[in-house]
Amino acid sequence: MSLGRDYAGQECALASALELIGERWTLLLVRDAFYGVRRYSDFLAHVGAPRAVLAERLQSLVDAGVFERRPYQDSPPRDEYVLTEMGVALWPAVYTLAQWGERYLSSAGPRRIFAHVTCGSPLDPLGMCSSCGMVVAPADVEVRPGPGTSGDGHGNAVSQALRLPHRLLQPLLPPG
Amino acid sequence: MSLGRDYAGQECALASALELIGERWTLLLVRDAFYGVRRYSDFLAHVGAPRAVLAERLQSLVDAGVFERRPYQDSPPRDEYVLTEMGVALWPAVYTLAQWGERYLSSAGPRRIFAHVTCGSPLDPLGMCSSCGMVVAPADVEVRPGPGTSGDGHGNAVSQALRLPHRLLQPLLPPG
DNA sequence: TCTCCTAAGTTCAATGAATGAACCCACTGG
DNA sequence: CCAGTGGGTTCATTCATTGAACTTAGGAGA
Repeated sequence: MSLGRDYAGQECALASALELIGERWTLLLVRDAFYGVRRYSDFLAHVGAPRAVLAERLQSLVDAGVFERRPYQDSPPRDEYVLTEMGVALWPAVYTLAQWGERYLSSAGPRRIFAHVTCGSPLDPLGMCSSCGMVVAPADVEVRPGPGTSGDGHGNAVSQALRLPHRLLQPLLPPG
Repeated sequence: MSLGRDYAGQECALASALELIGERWTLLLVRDAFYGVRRYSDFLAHVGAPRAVLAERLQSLVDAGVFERRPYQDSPPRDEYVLTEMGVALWPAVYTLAQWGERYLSSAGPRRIFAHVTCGSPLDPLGMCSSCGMVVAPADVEVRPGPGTSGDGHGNAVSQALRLPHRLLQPLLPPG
């Protein structure tokens, strides 16, 4: 508490938010959760954080109510980490920040394309459907790789699964 | 480069963005810049980062093109840090993240209220004017303290000036 | 001229967090 | 019985952050 962890006396909602999700790796975990990643080993493979940091961040996010930890099989007992409503509400922040990165930091065109799944139209930089004109909930968004994808990222199975077009929040792997 | 600074091989716009503005204190500097803070000593007084970190972060942001450093007086020579177009484009990300913090982490009501300056209506959680229905540029947004403001924050002049209603991006102090 | 003041930094020892490799443990399929 | 898998923990090393002290450069007042 005393050093490096909080933004004391800021009286600011942004500072509160950053105390929770502003630490290194944390927002990448949230991003992957939108992409359908749910298991420790999959986060480990795709995000690339050290194991100790990953465990500590997931625990913090569960404690804060951003993730829920729940069993997905009994034997052997295994848990998965799923975004809560509070976590899903981070979508506009995650999306607009990613779009800023695409716009100002990506030289080879967009790396991922987000579209409204019911009409197929791409989302605008604020996350609204460019033809419906409405805000699109993350569950109705489809991601697919864009022209900026060079194809030589991590070679593991999780990264490959993430390169296939799919809906946000849908689990990467079929249950079991 | 090797440790702790980059997110190697992520091939992701969000990771690129976080390499730039995801370090501790950085997004609070951007927030203060929207609020009209421009000078080293004012950032120091309001953000509360150590001097060395503040200098290093401002330099990084200038190098990246988020801030522009420019003189505001000749004698003695003094510079100020102002958001570029690239920096102003962070507004949706900053705003939506702050709104998420207000919604889920602020118990005593909103700490700051944002309104469309031309019609007086408050902004919705995505930054659109609730009566015009249009996206509002930060230069057309007015901030004022909300009911969640406890009043006992930092006692310095910068914090007090920031508690007065004012337009975003307008300098805190009159030039000179 | 001498001295104090302000803005904007730099330097540095101490502290705390991140890293990655190795280890651990419960369970399970062969 | 034994190797493999998922989900961690432990630990020495490296790196970043902190806060206090110091620096630099130009005014402003006496």
